[in-house]
Amino acid sequence: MSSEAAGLYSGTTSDAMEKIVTALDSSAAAGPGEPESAAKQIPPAAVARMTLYLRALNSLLAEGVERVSSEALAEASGVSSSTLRKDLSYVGSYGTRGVGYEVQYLSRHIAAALGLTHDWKVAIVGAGNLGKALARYGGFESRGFDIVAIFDADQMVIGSEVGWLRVSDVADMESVLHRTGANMVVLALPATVAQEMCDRVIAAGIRSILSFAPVLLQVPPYVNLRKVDMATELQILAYHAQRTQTPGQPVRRDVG
Amino acid sequence: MSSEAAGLYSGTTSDAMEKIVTALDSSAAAGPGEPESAAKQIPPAAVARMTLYLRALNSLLAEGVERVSSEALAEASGVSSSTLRKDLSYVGSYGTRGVGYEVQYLSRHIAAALGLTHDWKVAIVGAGNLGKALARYGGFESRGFDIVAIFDADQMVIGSEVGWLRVSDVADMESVLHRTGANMVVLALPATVAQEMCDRVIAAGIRSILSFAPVLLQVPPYVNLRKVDMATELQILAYHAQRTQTPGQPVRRDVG
DNA sequence: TAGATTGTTAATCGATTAACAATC
DNA sequence: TAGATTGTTAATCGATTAACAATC
Repeated sequence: MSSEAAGLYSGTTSDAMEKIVTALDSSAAAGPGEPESAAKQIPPAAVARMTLYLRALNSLLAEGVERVSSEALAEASGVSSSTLRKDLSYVGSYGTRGVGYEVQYLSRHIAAALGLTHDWKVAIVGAGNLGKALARYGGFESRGFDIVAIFDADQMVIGSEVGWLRVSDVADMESVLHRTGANMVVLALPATVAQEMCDRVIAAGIRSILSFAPVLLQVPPYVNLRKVDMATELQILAYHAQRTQTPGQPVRRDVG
Repeated sequence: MSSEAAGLYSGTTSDAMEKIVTALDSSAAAGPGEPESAAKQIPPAAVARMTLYLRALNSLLAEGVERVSSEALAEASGVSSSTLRKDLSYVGSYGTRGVGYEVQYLSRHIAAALGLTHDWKVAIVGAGNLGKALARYGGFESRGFDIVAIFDADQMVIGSEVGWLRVSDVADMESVLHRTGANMVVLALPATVAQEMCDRVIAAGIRSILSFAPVLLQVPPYVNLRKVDMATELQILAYHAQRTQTPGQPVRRDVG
């Protein structure tokens, strides 16, 4: 996260949620004096891996595969089968012992656990190179994220076409967010204006933000914020590269 | 992500490196029978945070601040002072008890630990929207990453200008990588061709790769691979959003 | 010397792995 | 029933936090 991966996630995990008790559940299994069952919370590292399982399952589905073992799915996702089974246990028991998992059935349950059963409406703030690239990126639509608006402050850019959309004036941001029903925002902005726009977006009612701005954003605890910083990724790579490559070493041509 | 927390880092950490012994160091401190000092390895989560410290320090430097305490630097980086001091202890003792850290001095030592004392030469494979956005992104140059080439397979795109560069034909990739001295590659490609290009880049001698392709890449253990997947980030965000927002709930207009 | 702050240790917390009983 | 594979437990491993001795 950070990893975080290295995750650099700084969102909220409501402790209050942990304490919600499902009174009906607790009667049978729990012995006297034992804590009662609480609303499950999936560990952050497991949530990140769920997206890998989902991607692998959807590939299998596209290939027409109907069943898969934890061993095979783990391999396709790049994790150990032990980790996979442990992760799946956080969302429920959707496999059959001695048999494996039904691909479509498991895929649906993971999607449900991640909150991907309905489409999310995403607005992009910033129509520079990155904002445009994101707006045109096909990977979002196919995974349940609809880009519903893109904003910029530059009069030369406002009104121009980006993919299926027209760039809106950031001055109208609040009304456009409201009209389009956006419930997530991607910040593709320079560091200098990121905090200001972040504040406005939150004031407009948005509670989930993905930021590409290379700056530490301050958000209230009830806002979910994730950050992606491409220069940071290269710096982390540099650290590992340094340990395996002699710093000045030029590219070696392999024979082959 | 990361930690990777949710870090999805799947690179290599050479165990052999751990065993390199600095014979001279060990005589004084280590008692008889104790293991001798080995080449330090910074934990992944700490490496990711180092980039935050570096960013914060460079901001302070720009403001003309000369000294900073662990408490203040931690706050500016969004971590606890305990974590900060622990992290810094992995790279050395660059503070003064009772006083704090000299900003420039600490910044230089962290940069050195991350392998950022020389510029890295980065080639981008794929001149689509994302590749172009990355090539024009100012954040790289300012942090010691020189973009030295950008490739595409589309004859309509080859030869066109992107930032300071001209798009090269991916057919000439090996010779251009060699000529420009590139030692890192960013893959900005569709999933379908990513593995193939990844293989070619590795065969050409590249050992450090940052991939934006939404697919699990297979690389040999001596290659450092990091992945950034923007749709994955939104999916993780969706999970947290689901826990705090009622799924279908529209944006609420706050009074203010 | 007294106050401040680092660097490090020990305790806590969480994540991963290995192993296996449950069960199809 | 025998073989296969899940779901879960316990053990290991690593990361974070709190506390404080060292020392400026």
